[in-house]
Amino acid sequence: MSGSVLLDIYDRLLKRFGPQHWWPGQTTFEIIIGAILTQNTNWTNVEKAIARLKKARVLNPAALFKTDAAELAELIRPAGYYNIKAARIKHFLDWLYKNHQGQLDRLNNLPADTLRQQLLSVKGIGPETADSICLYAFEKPVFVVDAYTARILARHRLIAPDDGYEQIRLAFESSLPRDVQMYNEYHALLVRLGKEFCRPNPRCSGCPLEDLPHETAPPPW
DNA sequence: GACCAGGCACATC
DNA sequence: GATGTGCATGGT
Repeated sequence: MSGSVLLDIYDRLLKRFGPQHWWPGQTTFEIIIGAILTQNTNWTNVEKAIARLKKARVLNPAALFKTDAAELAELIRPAGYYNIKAARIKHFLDWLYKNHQGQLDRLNNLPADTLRQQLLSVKGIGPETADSICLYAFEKPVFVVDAYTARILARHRLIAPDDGYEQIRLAFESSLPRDVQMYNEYHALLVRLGKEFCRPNPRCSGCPLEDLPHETAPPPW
């Protein structure tokens, strides 16, 4: 794919929606936990769960490491899938303490590729969650692909319908400058666009990409 | 009441 | 290797 079309789309989205100020979290650890909690989940539900963790004063590695899974599950209940997500957070913390003495700083010192591979080895952290942590928690130049990204690009025939996560990620990383701030903003803008116009049942009227070639057919994309 | 949400692991074919 | 399913709350 030529990079110019991806740059054109980025310019349109930024002009239309403005900066999105992602990630909506204050600390590295909060961003990591948010990345796990938001798996297939509306962000407003994640906010409720984060607020409960803060109120319980456990939104830090040492405190959560000591919190048992059942108690953690109850705290994050509003985010949905709470039993699974509690286990995933526990897997991450077990890994962090076993391999990095519980120090997030040590992760920050790893090269992006190494950090990504290590995160992917944690059960419950898949490609999107790993990349979100790399980009938004540790400011590594890794492009985050999510369901909206794939749907938007497929609808505009910029990727094949059966392209996988890695293919889509590399499409962005190979044709855009390796720029953390741009990757940050671009992904956030694609989510914004997706929420407003590119749900499974699209509402193309008024979409900033409406004049580009696109499918209007319903699912799968 | 139906649809949808900033995925992932696992079973089955 | 592709495809299907469970996980769950809460907003529109």
